[in-house]
Amino acid sequence: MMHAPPHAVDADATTGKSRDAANTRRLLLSSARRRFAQDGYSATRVRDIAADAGVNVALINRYFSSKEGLFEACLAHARDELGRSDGSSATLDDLVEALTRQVAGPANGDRSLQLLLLLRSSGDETADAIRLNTLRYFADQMAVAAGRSVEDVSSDDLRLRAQIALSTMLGIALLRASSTGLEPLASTGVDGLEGPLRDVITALLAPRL
Amino acid sequence: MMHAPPHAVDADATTGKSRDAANTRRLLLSSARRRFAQDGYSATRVRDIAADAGVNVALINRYFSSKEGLFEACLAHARDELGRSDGSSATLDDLVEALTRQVAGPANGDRSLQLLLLLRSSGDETADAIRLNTLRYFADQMAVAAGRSVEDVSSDDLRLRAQIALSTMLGIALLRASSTGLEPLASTGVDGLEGPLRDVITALLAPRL
Amino acid sequence: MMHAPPHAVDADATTGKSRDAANTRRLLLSSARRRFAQDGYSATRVRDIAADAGVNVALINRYFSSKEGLFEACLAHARDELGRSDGSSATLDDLVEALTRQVAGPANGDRSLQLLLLLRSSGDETADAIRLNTLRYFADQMAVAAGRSVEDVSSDDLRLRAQIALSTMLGIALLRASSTGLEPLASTGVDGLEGPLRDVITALLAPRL
Amino acid sequence: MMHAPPHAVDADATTGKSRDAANTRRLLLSSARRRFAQDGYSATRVRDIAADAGVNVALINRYFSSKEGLFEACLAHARDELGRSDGSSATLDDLVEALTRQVAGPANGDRSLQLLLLLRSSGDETADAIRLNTLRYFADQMAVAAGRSVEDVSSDDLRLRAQIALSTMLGIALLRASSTGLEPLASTGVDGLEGPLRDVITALLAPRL
DNA sequence: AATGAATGAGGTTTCATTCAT
DNA sequence: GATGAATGAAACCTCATTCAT
Repeated sequence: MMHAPPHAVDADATTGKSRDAANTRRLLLSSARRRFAQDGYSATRVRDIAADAGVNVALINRYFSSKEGLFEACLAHARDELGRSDGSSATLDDLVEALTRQVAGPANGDRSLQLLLLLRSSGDETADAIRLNTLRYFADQMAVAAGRSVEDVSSDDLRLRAQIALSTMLGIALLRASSTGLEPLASTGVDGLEGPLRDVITALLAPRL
Repeated sequence: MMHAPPHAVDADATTGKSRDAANTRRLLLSSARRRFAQDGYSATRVRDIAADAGVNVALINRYFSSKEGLFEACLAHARDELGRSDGSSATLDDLVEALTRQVAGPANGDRSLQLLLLLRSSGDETADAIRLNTLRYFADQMAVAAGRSVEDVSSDDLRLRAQIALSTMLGIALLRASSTGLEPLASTGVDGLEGPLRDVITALLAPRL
Repeated sequence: MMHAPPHAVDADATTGKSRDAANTRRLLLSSARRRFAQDGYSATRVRDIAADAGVNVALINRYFSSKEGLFEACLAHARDELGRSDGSSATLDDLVEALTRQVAGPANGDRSLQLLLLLRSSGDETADAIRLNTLRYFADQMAVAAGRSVEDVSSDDLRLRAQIALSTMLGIALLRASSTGLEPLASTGVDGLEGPLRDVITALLAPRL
Repeated sequence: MMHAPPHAVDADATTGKSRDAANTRRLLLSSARRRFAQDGYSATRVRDIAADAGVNVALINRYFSSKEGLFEACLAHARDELGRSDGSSATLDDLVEALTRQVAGPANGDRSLQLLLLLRSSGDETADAIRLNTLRYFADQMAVAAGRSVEDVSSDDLRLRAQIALSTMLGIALLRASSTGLEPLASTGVDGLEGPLRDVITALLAPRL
């Protein structure tokens, strides 16, 4: 890998998107996601986010306008990530496996944080709207992925059951979070969780005979 | 001169304006419980708690030393309330009914708040210890109330399953909270919730044949 | 000694001056003197004064109108005590002995506190006027007690020297105070102090040959 | 582009408005020293210190962590200044002249404040330790500067006498302070004070024949 | 007369944000 | 583009004082 060329500045000026700038944005988003997810919106200090990212605090306002803006960006990111992940699972077993990885999988460093983010509120309406939409969409997707037909999903009863399944996932993510650390739940891996989770998902979403 | 009539406390409690210290304490605890549960620790302002209770802000420090102290008192209260509620349920059906009321029951004004409180952290170690103990104890009690023997409970596998059941309860309480309001989950009553919840609890805690 | 008669309340009403009230006043003055002298005006909390005296805080306002009023009363008391003490000393040796007792004497519990009070300011003009008058008067009295004629005292040079002698006394009282505790000065008794003090007083106030 | 000229700091120091952190720190220290020395620790409001320095209040916490931290910094500064000043005086006359300037000298704006600071306590142990050490060290230095041998100084008797001499200095500084203003002491200049002070120092510290 | 509950002003500190460099 | 100094609003808390009992 080469060093950055001496003209880096000029190059950036031409492309319009500085590589450093984009990278800084990404670094900030990443630390913010973790902080917001683990500590909640108001307990998180922008200085800590910047320190985690190794950049100057003022850049948060430059790139995201405000703490609130950064939070919204995190939520939007989570929405996109979660929307992309599940489409493929066709059987109920696939779904269970995917969800289990979501809360306890390897490199869960970022996976379960996306879930936690959906539980954090800043009080701002725009942000809350994103949250609510994502939650609702994600629950519906779970029903679909469980093999239920699209018509089924539009029924309030199935919606309710899917949302309860989602509740289980979120509750688990929360109780596993560092500040809580409820044992044995907190340190159980994918293997230990998959069984009970299949029981729950099946009980809630499997088509009745 | 006669003593104050026995109903004096009740009378004061309704008017909300009194010089009864015990009553003031109770009013503060009540407003604090709601605020902390709904908004989280750091997003809650002591001024708002005092305003809700209709008393002066300084009384929070007088009776609870600090915002932290008030939070701890709320947590201790929740622990006591939750510890007292379940002992009686002997069958799995009884447990399901009790838990359903806990998250959606009539006069749930205070019931589900107790659950939410267990998810709020102030960062203080003492408070977090209370939280953790209560969560663990509450999960164990669920297993016992589900008809599992005490020996069973001491196994890590059953503990894990009980904690997952607890996760479901907590997740539901969170998604029903005002700031989230996920429909149809948010406005489904006891009748609608009892069925799905029975499925989950049974799947997790019922003795296998 | 007898118990208080059952009519104590009536008796108080007739005399107009309740024995308890006068006593309470005295208790408050005593604790206030110590606190104000040792910690200064603004670092002293009225609650601590009341606690030391074993009475309710509100009585400070009842008997002295305000914290400021209580402070003024302490100063007035100090002025009267200090004004009464010296008249008798006719020789320079008598003066030295009296002053030494003032800063380090037995039962100095209250003696040196009177001196310290003269160094504490509340920022209020009335109180500061009392302080200033007392300091000036006390310094003049030292010159008189040192055997200097009244005409001498009215000269600014002798006044200055007397005030410097007073400075020495006050400085010693301050450095001996509990919060400072400079050794060996803090724990030297009357015997150890008398010699050096005589040297200072003589050097400053003895008539020149 | 050239470096900032060497006088930049001085220029900023005079205008008082700059973005130079070191200068701001210095401005705060200077105003704090004056306020703490004249009014005492608890009567001093951080807002006033900041206003005197012409900077925002929050900078006190930025640069000194807390009001306490600022006070400690003032004390440390006083210790260093006082430790540096005396070494040169070899004769008793030199000492007297130095001390006189200390309490009444020209540009005494800052000199006598250092002395007063040593009498102010915040109740914090760290700060009190600095105070006590400085007082003790300063008294010992006076004895040395008076021409007494180092072995002499280690005797408790000489220590005591030096501390009494220090008491005189401190007492004078206090009585000259603005809030007291005892005349003629308060407005006597170097010329008027030098004589009496020489008498006191000589009487206390001159080697006996 | 005395108590303790209640109040409001004001103090220190934190924190997101803006401004120069 | 990036830095760190500076700002102002607002939060928690303390404390002297007043009010009912």
